[in-house]
Amino acid sequence: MSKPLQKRTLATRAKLIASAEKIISAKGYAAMRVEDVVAQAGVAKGTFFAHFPDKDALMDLIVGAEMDKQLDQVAAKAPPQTVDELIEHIMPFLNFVSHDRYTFDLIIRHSGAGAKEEFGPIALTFERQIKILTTWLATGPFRKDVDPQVLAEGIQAFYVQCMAMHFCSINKEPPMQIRLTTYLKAWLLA
Amino acid sequence: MSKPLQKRTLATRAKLIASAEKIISAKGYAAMRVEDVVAQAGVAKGTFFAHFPDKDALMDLIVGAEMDKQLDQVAAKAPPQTVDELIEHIMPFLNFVSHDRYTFDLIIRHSGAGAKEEFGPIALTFERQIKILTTWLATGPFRKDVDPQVLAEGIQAFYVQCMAMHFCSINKEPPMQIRLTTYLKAWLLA
Amino acid sequence: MSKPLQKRTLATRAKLIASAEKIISAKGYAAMRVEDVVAQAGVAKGTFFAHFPDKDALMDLIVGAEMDKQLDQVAAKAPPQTVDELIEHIMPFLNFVSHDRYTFDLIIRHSGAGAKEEFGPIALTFERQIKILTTWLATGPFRKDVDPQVLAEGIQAFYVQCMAMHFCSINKEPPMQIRLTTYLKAWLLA
Amino acid sequence: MSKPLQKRTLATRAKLIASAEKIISAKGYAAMRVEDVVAQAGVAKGTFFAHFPDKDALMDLIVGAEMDKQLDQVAAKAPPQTVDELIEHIMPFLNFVSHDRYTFDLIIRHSGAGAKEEFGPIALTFERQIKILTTWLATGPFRKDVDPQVLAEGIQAFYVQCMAMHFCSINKEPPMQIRLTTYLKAWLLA
DNA sequence: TATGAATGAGCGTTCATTCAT
DNA sequence: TATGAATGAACGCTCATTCAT
Repeated sequence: MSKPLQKRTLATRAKLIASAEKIISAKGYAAMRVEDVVAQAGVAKGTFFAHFPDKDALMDLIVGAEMDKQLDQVAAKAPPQTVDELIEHIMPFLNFVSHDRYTFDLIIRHSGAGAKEEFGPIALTFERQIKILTTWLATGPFRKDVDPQVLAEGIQAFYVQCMAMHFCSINKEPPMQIRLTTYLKAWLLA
Repeated sequence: MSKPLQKRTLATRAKLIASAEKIISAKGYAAMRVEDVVAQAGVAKGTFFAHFPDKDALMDLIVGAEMDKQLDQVAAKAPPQTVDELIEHIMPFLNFVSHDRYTFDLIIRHSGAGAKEEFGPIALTFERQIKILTTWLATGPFRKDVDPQVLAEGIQAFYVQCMAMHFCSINKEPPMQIRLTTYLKAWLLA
Repeated sequence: MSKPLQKRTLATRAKLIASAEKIISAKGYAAMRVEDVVAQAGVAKGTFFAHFPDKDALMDLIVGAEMDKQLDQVAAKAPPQTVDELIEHIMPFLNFVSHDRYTFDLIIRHSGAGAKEEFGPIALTFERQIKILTTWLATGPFRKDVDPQVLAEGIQAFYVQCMAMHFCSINKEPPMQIRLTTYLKAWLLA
Repeated sequence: MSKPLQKRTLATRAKLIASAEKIISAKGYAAMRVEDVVAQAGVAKGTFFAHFPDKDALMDLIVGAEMDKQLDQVAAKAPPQTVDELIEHIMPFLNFVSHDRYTFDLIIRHSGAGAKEEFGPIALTFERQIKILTTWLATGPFRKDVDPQVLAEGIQAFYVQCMAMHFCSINKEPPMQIRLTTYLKAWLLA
């Protein structure tokens, strides 16, 4: 099938990812530069691009993995029976997504709104979000006059909006969770 | 106030804006370069940066003005009596906002979610959008169980989401208008 | 003859000088910018250039005044009877001249090596240095086979050299005073 | 050591230097602009700064090389037997150093009095000057009561002083060579 | 696969000085 | 005298990406 990946290849790739993660945890996502990653990994710049089509692909990978970890927590919870509970369930995930302006922008760009042909790791988590939410909405005490998937997509639209406002110095109030509660009660309980 | 702006200052500023607009209408937003603007305006580069903190500030101004012009059209329409009519009313505005990836990104960045302390012209149009929609929603045959401003903000969340998906090569279908209709019927008629 | 200077003129000039000195004592010579000086003085930029042909002229004035103050101390001392004593006498002056790379460069540029037609305050202190040294050399126990003025000019050449090396990270050793002693003993006692 | 420089690197570097030299010989040192150098060399601007930390570093290199060429001529001469002969020997070198205000300033700045940590090419020629002069002074009929290296450093101090005065509109007389003769006779024959 | 020099194209900066009012 | 907007002319930088070896 795809490729019989060799040991050295995988090792280099792993080294690059590990180096990037090390730099990110030290200096934050926005400060990750290819230059530093390859220096840390002890390989040449060109090697980076032999493993990843571009820098974004690596960021997509790393951030997507982290988002997936967060979604594992979300998926493990019992289906919520109220809007408040629903929000409670997803807040840790939302907090990760919005913990940092750079990450937020990156995630939005890869959320399905990307120019890319392929669905990357982040885009896949957005599908996964929809799936999880759809299941919850289909089985829980929420409005039934609308396709649960549409409802789920709406939740996404609302929390993206809330996160965007969260980054606006003038719109910090009310806090994200309160604002989201207002929206989702109107959206899910109509 | 800040400064009693003098005639020459205003003239130079106007020349810069006019030059930028001329270049934009000839080559598009993304192709506007500071170098060309000052050449066209016949002023020194230093003058540009005496008037605008950076290139983005001028883009904000010009795009914001254009959005305002579009909103003038929107505001002039009679309050819509159906969701379809509402969407019909705002489509020209949405089409401008999403006519171009560069512009869309710019607008999102300045929509209030910017890192800037000050509300710029684009951010102001986002407030104006809410005001117009709020009026419509308050007077039209839409759900009354929710604060009209919250409804208006929800519309914004939905159309931003739709526009973002519009730029995604994989999510081009269904077209923006259809998708938006689905969302807004569920949101406004509940 | 020159000009019947008016009160306001003098006041503005004094304000500018005082502002510059304030800024210099707060941030150092190198950090003095015309912009800040006029802001501090509460006048417009153009006013500065109505009082001083250029920024350098003000620096020349201020630094020259300080050098003159130092030379007053030097001139007050009894004529030295040894090279060591001579150096001892002039060290405070040399320390001022070399306390700062910017000042040193400025002084060298105005020391008579300037492109200017007029002798400014700094250049005048160089003449004064020569005069003081010449008197000392003519009356003290120093070589008599060479015109005392030439000896004095030589001293200047040597201490400029010593100061220059003082600013060189690699030539910091031996310290200025020791190096100068070596030179001057060879120069003055031959 | 630092890097095993590759052929292409060296070729590009050589191209940049050659281009700069071409421009300098056509328009003079002061007229050398980075923009023109890279255009002439057919490389990108970024490449320039990958090879030289700044424009000054390239000037240092080129001027230093020229000074070295001049010193080759000086070193090739037979040790002088008189002060006049000594001055005769070094005049071509001094003429190069002082042929141009821009170059003179540059050389002084790099003569070892620079803020830089590293000795650049120009600073190295200053060391070489001392070596050549020291040899001459040790073997020729010059005063023996002073370390020849100290004598050599003194010569440097004197000719720098003479060159500086040469650039002073008021101190053009007597000409550099005469003035230097006065100093050096007193310095070397005591 | 790996290398790393080269690319690119424009941005923002600098700030003493000028000049029309 | 005073004003302050405008000037100028190049510098240094950015840094993900490409490509010949």
